[in-house]
Amino acid sequence: MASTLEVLAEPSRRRILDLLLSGERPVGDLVEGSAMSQPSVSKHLRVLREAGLVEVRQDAQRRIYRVRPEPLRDLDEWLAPYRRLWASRLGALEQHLEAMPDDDPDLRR
Amino acid sequence: MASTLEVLAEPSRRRILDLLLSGERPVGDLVEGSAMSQPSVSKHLRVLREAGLVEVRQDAQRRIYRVRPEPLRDLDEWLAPYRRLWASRLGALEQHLEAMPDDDPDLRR
DNA sequence: CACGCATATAACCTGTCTGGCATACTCAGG
DNA sequence: CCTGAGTATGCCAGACAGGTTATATGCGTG
Repeated sequence: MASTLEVLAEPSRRRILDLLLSGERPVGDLVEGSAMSQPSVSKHLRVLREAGLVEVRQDAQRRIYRVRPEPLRDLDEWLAPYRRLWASRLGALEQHLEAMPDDDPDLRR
Repeated sequence: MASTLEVLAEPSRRRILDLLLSGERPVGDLVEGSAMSQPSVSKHLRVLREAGLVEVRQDAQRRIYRVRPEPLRDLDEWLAPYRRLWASRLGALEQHLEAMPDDDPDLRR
């Protein structure tokens, strides 16, 4: 099984998660919202499911998916030591004066 | 350029970042600490650099790398709405009683 | 200025991932 | 049962990422 970060690396999967953020949704909705073929969406859902990032509920022939945020907690914890870094760096900036070049504005997520 | 999450998906790169967490290091140290070939390390460093996750300083023929946590802040922000989810879910648990199966203990990061 | 050290880049190979299409499965209704 | 809606799976092709080895580059020193 893939690590949470590997699973989240896929933009389509983040898209699906973001769609589920507003509440549980059947697969059909996700297909519309993500502009991919239904099989692709199903495959991504499988990966997300195996990573514990979503869970399913069955409603007749529909499968309703919803977010399962627990794995993201681990990510949050991994982030913790770095969080300290960027906190302390605010202070360090003063010593650097303004000699630093602008941060790259093209950063994604 | 790759998104922060794509860059972090690589275990070797996380390893490098974690090594840099204890302070700036020349490439040689990273090669030792990560048990990979020097060219591989250099490649990963390039990716990390282009993603803004590390920065370099030159010291004679050595390049000293250090963490640049800013992109992780964006990741932290992306995480925010999900954080709310797992917070609210603590409350929801009460309604589920104890009927839920144990969470998969095999989750990675 | 020739050499050695530290690091970066090039070229190549291989495995893996993703998307698409076709097809199988499952469920409710008639 | 037979059918259709909704979803999952198998299989394939193309693209890409990571490792390795060989080689180039930059810097200080004798």
